[in-house]
Amino acid sequence: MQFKVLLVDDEQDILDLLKYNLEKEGFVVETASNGRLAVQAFESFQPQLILMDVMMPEMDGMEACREIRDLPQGSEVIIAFLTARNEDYSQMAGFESGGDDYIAKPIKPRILVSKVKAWLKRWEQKSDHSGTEASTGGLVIDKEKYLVTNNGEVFHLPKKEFELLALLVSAPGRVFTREYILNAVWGNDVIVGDRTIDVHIRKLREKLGEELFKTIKGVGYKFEP
Amino acid sequence: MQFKVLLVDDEQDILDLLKYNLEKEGFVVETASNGRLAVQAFESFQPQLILMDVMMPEMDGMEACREIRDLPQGSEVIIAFLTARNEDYSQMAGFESGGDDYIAKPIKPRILVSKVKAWLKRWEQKSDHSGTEASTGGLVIDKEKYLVTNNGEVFHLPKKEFELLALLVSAPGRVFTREYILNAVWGNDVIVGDRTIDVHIRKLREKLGEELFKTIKGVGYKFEP
DNA sequence: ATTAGGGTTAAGGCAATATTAACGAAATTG
DNA sequence: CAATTTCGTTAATATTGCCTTAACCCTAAT
Repeated sequence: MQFKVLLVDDEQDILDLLKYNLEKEGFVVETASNGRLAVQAFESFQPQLILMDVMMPEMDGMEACREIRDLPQGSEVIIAFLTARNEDYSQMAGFESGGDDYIAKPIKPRILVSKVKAWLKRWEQKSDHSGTEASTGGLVIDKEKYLVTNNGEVFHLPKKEFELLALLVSAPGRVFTREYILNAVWGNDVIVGDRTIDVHIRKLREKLGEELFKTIKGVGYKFEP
Repeated sequence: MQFKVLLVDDEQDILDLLKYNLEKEGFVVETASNGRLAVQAFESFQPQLILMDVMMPEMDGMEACREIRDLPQGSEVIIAFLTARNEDYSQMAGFESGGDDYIAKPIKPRILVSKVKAWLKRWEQKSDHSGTEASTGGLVIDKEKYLVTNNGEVFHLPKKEFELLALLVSAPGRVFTREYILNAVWGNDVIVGDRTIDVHIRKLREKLGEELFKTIKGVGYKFEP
């Protein structure tokens, strides 16, 4: 399978560097320098993965992300944001704009390549997708309506619980470290205690099933249907 | 955590200057004067960070970088190149050989120290996101899911056991000394008794098969499918 | 027989996680 | 805009399960 990656950033240097490294690995790469061009490029290029800077002229990454998600085929693509080290990820963390993941700048090519491979592998696995819904096992997550359906039973989860669930379910089986979870759901700058995660996990287990969320001691949590 | 830095340059003056400034900050520093010695020093010293000149006699920095990356543990270390300001080594050439970053000569000690601190901070964070899958024989190690599959049978191993296994499997057939294992799995500063390793080996043998882990008396252990 | 090096087992300590309740802040309601 | 409910977090306490060690065993070499 020939994988296509769309890079979006307003700095030409970064585009060149990333493009070079990804093409060396055999990926087909196209680039765009702002959000508006990214949407156009997405339509014609139809990539499996989009790597996009958050802050850009014309149209920022999150707005572009939303627009792409609204297009036909737009729910299939994996969208990952490039964020500055200390940038606040909490806005995106809700995946409100539809992003799947993020990678922190400065970007090291080796890390990038391995992450890209992981994302594309994930893309291969999620073959069934309809609209804004993501489903795994008997579990359906509707990001638009903030609703979760588990074997027919409908739940309305509070924001944090929902975001935590969405994160874990986005890659079933994958272990998310506590640090990663804090970054993704709460944001880099927010300081909350470790026990906070536990409590939210507790509530998810109560509502959706004790056995779905596995603890890996000293590491983190994972979702497993 | 005691951080170790390996300096590599053919000019003794530079080595002295950098060493002095880094040791003043509490880092453990070793030096090497060419690429070949750098590879050796890496194996015995196991630093978290390597600062390396690009141009050197015997073996240049980029070649040394590639060799180190091929060693077990070689993907964990952060490698930064020292480059002359006007040198034509594009950053990419360095990145291509597996370098993470670079710093331009002439080097100002204060800048250096702050950069080194930033790199080591990054090193602390990256260890949990590295690598995804490695497999040998009927054995598959999935670092992302913290799962080990042996001929179809799936195991969940505790952290230390998992790390020990991952280390041994990273170079099948290679003998790892007890000292090396302690450094790699427990860290350089943690003091644990020798029997601790035995016990963990015991558990691995119990779970995955007695014959997979071979004892080399007076030396250490190796994994062999 | 002695020693060195490793193997084995189980128990205790301890750090990581689970759980519950309670409080303040937001949001919702009357 | 008070009254009420819901949410997010923390504090306090309980519990879990991993790590380590101590104590003892085994084997091979001297």
